[in-house]
Amino acid sequence: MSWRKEQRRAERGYHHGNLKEALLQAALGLIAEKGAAGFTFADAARMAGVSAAAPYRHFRDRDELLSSIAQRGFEQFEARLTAAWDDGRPDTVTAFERVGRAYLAFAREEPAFYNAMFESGLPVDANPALQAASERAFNIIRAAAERLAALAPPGTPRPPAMMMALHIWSMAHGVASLFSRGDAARRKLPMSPDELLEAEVLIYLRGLGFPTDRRAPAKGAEPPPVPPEASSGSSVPPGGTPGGPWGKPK
Amino acid sequence: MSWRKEQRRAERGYHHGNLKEALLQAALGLIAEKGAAGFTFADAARMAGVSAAAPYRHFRDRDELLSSIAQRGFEQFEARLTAAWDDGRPDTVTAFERVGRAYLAFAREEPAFYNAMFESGLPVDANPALQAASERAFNIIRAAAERLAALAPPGTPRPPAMMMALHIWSMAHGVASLFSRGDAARRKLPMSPDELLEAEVLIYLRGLGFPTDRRAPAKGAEPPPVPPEASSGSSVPPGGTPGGPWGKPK
DNA sequence: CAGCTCATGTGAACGGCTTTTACATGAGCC
DNA sequence: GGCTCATGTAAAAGCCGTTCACATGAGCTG
Repeated sequence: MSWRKEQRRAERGYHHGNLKEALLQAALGLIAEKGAAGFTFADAARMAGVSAAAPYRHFRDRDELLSSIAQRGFEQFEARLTAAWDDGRPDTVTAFERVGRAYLAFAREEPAFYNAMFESGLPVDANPALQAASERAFNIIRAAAERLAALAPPGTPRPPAMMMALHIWSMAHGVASLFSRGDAARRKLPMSPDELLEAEVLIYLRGLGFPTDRRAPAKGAEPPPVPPEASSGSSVPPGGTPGGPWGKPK
Repeated sequence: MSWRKEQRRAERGYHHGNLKEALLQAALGLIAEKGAAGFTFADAARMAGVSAAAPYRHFRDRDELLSSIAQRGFEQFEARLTAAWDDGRPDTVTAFERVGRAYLAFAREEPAFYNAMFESGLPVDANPALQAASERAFNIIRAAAERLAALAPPGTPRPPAMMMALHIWSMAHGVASLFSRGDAARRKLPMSPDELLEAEVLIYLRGLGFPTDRRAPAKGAEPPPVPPEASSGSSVPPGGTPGGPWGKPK
């Protein structure tokens, strides 16, 4: 169609042909490298081989570029959480923890997105599209929490799923912010961020009365797998799961 | 001594007399208002009634001003956590939760400090003094966790205090970051951030096997969210603490 | 009190960034 | 071939951070 120029040489031709995308990519690289604060509109333009004014044909201002990136970030985030959740397979608790790990993995592997989404100081709820995207991502956690809440052992009060979701989110976000990125990640920890979060979530779920020793429901649909041994009364038998949900601190 | 000029009129006289402090205060106000990213060295100078170059007599550059503020922030943070912990009085669990609330209160009441400390993108561990201050603040949580861990009921494996401290920190930080500040605070929640964190911590402690029914706060200082009828024995009796550590969602 | 000195503040200047404006280019369409 | 409009450019205004030579005056020294 119209890309021939661009395919021959990226910076040739008066018209770039794909500038918007090029700017987004450039910005992504710059943010990963220097943080959203250090990222410069002019730098992105330069990197795309275009004058400093050109980006204004595609973004109202610097903030809109940042918002676009955050938006994409939330979409990818949602996709990854969705994949991790995998509709609760093979069992709800396992899938739930996979979601937690996916949260950390995203923060670690997509620092630019994460930065734009959570650390750029963008007024998220000033932008409806952005807020909606953020909401959709959170809804994955919410849905998972809902499924988990439904598993509450008989006799145990069923916790509000919304509350659980907010709790889990705050744990994942706290661990990611404090230990899983940037300089703070260098803080010497007794365990990896992943292990830290996993233990945290397991202990929390135990506190809600959920059985947290993983078992393998080969193919059964979820509902039944309430443990066969839950007869002893307390769902948190003293000394059960010897060593607790945390591994031996190496 | 030398303040006479300054006392007569803040901006009179060739020499300000107290510029460093004035700049810190100005910056604090600006950061509270526009965030660390929006804060401008020149603006602070203007606000102090001084030329744009003057601040360089007191701070190597803009980042050093920011670091100074973060440093002070960590010190005040430590002081507030220390006061909240109050050496574990009247009982460890109560004091522990007071620390959690103090964390949120600090984030809410000192947005400028919080911003400089956690959201400014400062390379915390590039600055030894800053890192040390941050460490000291964390040590309050660590010490509290230590005391809590020592309370592990007999028969229960004693959790590593360091892990507990990191967990609690991540919860408090997650809640503060996501729900207790700025725009995100507007997200409609089923409960206040304080209640959210309190429930989260209580559930977590329950998951560790701790008894979490508060015992009598001397004289109604504490609104006991859990009615005093939970005494059946197991720390997590099935159906015990009816309603769980969370209040009824209003 | 005279005079010296040094910390502290000023003004001007440099380069960089953001954003706007008037103008240039050329891709797609008749 | 010629029009038109999206897309790019250059130039300029205004702001910032930072540096440098220079100004001021507070406090010491004699």
